[in-house]
Amino acid sequence: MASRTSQAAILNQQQQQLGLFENQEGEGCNTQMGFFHFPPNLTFSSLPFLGHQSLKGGFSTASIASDDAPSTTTLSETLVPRPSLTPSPLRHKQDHNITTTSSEFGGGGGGAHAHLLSLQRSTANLWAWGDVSDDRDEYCLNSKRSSGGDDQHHPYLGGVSAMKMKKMKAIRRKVREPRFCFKTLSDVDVLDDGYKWRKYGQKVVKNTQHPRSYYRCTMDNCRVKKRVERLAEDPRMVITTYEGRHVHSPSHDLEDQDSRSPSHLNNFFW
DNA sequence: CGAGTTTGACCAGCGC
DNA sequence: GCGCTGGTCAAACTCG
Repeated sequence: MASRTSQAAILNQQQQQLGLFENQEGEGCNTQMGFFHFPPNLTFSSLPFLGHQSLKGGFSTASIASDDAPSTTTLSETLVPRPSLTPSPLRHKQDHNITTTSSEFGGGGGGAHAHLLSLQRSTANLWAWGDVSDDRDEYCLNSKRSSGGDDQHHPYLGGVSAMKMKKMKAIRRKVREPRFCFKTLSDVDVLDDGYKWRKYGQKVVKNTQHPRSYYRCTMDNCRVKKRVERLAEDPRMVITTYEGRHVHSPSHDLEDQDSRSPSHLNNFFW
């Protein structure tokens, strides 16, 4: 039986490997900009936000993405280092218009087949974007330099112009929790991810026939939120967006974690 | 009766 | 400035 401490240490190590949830204050680019460096031997189940809890709900396909990823990021763009990025030809009409690309995650043991999401940067993400460090601001705002005239879009942000970036920079910085979203093929809207959630709102968003639900972690002092909605183009797909980082371990993991698989991957929390 | 859900109101950001 | 939209609040309601 692995101790809680060692599990946390393993998790931290893996999060570092993955570049996940680092630099919540925007010190560094990886998280906010969605540049995750997946180790070559990464299996899909080792993603911190997709522990076994979330995989037991009977859905067959899971997908991941950073909600803070560049608006038109493709899989290859997400996985390669910054200097290699090129403007994506993809276009998004509005928030949460999603494109998918396919790739194989993981080499050994039959890596999971994943669909990486690419989400248009939302208003909330603009806030997060405003949280970036000076270096990143410099990099973002200097895109015009390398890409040409004023009308050129930032290579990361797709449709966001340099002028808009300046405006965004002028906006008072507001701390925003790191966000991740992933897509699952599921009949049920709310996936069992091991945490206890309380619904605090529901909203019908524009151009969608399915309402978006808002949940908050019920644990005291834990401010993690998640949004659940169905993909307009394919209602079978559930889009789950997590915002924030849990300050505790999964609720019902505490009850039966020792009776399950000894794998350290079974006890992720974030 | 407490915990969780529903739902209309409210607010802030953004585009025009 | 105004309208639209997404996100949140909170009172009412439901359920176990």
